[in-house]
Amino acid sequence: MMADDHTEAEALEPEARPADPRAEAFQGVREARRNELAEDYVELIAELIHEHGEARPVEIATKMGVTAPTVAKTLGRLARDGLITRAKYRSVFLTEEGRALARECQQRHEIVLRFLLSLGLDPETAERDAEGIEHHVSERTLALFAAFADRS
Amino acid sequence: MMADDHTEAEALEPEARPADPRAEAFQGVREARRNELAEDYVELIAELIHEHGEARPVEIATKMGVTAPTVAKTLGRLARDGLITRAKYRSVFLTEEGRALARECQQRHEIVLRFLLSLGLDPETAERDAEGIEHHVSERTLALFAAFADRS
DNA sequence: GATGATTATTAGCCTTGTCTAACTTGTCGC
DNA sequence: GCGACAAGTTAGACAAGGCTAATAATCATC
Repeated sequence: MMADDHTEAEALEPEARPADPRAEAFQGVREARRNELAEDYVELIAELIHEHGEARPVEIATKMGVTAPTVAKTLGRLARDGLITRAKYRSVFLTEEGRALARECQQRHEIVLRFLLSLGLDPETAERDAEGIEHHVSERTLALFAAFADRS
Repeated sequence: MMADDHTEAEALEPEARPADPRAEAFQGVREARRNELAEDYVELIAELIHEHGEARPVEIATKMGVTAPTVAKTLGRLARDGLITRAKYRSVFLTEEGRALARECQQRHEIVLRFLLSLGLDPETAERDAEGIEHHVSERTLALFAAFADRS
C-alpha cells in the first residue's frame, strides 16, 4: 500500500484534504498520536499480566505515572474500542485484538530499543527514547533498525 | 504485587509522583507531546517566512493539513505562550523565543532526516518518520545520530 | 470607489486526557 | 461477621486540539 503513486492523484481519492505532501505527513503524525496512549496501555497491561498474572488499575496508574481516575476513564475508552474487557472492581484483560496490538507494540519497542543500544546509547536514555520513538517508526524504518541492530 | 526491591527510594524526591522508573519515562513522553504541536507550527512558520517573506494562516493551514479556525486557535495559544506575535488579519511573526525554538527544531529535524537517509531509507518515508521522531530524541541520541550520519 | 472573492476570526460543539474530591466496593484481620 | 484500609468508580472541572457554520476584514479589479 505504498509508492507506485498513480499519475493524477487528484479527484481519485476522496480521502480528507491532503493537497500538500507535508500536510499528509502531519496528518499521519496526528493519526499516530491518537493511538499512542492506547498502545502504551495495552503494552503495559500485557506486561503486567505476564508478570503478575493480572493487570490491576492501581498498578497501571503507578507505572504510567497518572492518577487512578485517569486510568479508569482511559480503560473505559479501551473497552469501548474493543481492546480490553473488564468487570467492575476487577482486573483488566486483553481481547484478542488487544493482545495482537500488544504483541506488535512489544516487538516494535524491542527493536527500537535494541537499535538504540547498538548505536551505543546508555540503557536508561535508550529506554526513555524508545518509549517516545516507537510509535512513529514506519515498517520500513523498523526493518532497517532491526537489520542494523542484528548486524552490529 | 511484591517485587520487594527499593530499600528506601521514598521520601527523598518530592518531585511529582514518579516512584517508578517507567512512570518517569511516560511522563517525559507526555511532556514532549505537549510541545510537539507548538514545535511543528514554529518550525513551519520559520520556513514560510524564509521562503515567502511572511507566514499567513492560510498557508499554515494547508501545510499542516488542518482547517483555518484550528490554525487561528493554535496561533492564539502560541501568542499567549510568547512564541509569536500577530496583529488581526495580518501575517504571523516569530518572537526571539520562537525563533530560537524554530532553529533548534530545524536542526533536530535535519539531523534525524539525514540519519534516516544515511541508514538507507527512501526520502519520502524518511521525511514522514522524521516528522514524528524528531520530538522524541534526547540530546544524547541526537548526537549519536549526527555522528553516524556524518561517518557514513 | 463599489463589489465579489479570498482570507481571517468568532462562536460553538466534540473528544481526549488530565486532575481533585467524594463515594462505593472488596479484602483482611481479628 | 464487622470494620478499616486499600482499591476502584463517579462526578465534575479544565485545557488542548479538532471541526463546521457564520461573520468580518482585506484585496483585487474593474
